[in-house]
Amino acid sequence: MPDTLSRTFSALADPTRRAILARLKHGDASVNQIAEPFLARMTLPGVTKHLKVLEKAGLVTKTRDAQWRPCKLNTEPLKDATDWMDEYRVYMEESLDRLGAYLKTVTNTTLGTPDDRR
Amino acid sequence: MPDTLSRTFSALADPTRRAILARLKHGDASVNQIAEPFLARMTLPGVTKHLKVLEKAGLVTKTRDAQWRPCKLNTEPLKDATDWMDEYRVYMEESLDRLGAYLKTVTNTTLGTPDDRR
DNA sequence: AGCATATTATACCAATGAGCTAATCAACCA
DNA sequence: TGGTTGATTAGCTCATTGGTATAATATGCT
Repeated sequence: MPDTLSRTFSALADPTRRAILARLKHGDASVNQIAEPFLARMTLPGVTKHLKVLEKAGLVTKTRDAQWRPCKLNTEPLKDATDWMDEYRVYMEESLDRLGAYLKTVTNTTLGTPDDRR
Repeated sequence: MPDTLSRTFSALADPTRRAILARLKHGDASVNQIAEPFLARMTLPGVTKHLKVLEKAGLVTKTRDAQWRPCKLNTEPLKDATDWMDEYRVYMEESLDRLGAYLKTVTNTTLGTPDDRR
């Protein structure tokens, strides 16, 4: 039973699932419609499983329409993920590389001096 | 052998590994120093394994200093991850929820009419 | 009722991942 | 040289994951 953030990242850690999400950006789709591009590579139950992972992560919600289960993209969980990543944005900006280096000299790195480690 | 993005997300899909990255934001640290907060919960080899996952994902780089292996945060792989997420940012903004709904009515959702599904 | 379509469930298998203990390697120090 | 510290490797267990094939369920149509 992992935490929400882990479940989100875990759901995103698969190209098939990311492709499904990309597909859903362009509009809701039934399971068969979602599966169609993948059926050369995998079976329908395989896609259903991926969808279930996405559902459990809250990234996809299924509704009902007769025998169809239209799937909808839900970006709510992505917010937490981007929030987490935003904490690292400052370290990613190339223009801030020098600032990062500067900060490292100013704030003692906790590795400290060799003497600190004895 | 998954793609880079999958490996990145996969590496982030674990609270211990995310905590390690958070720790490294504040400066480089040796393996023991990184492991210290987790030793109540897991053993040193366990932490070493997590570090290896992060290393393989390119999120951490290890150097050598005598018998110590100072670890350094490397945010390079996070760029691709945030780039991927940015594609969904527009769907996350609450102020744009109505725009999203509007777009869905304008651009034919590929679910189409019942007739399309036969 | 009976058939067709859409989706899910079940049961299985192989591969992976996370954890452990014990052993090993590497570097320093006395 | 031998001991100590830091870190990794090896080998094991157990649970999870991703995939399959087949069977079951649900809905609509005639």
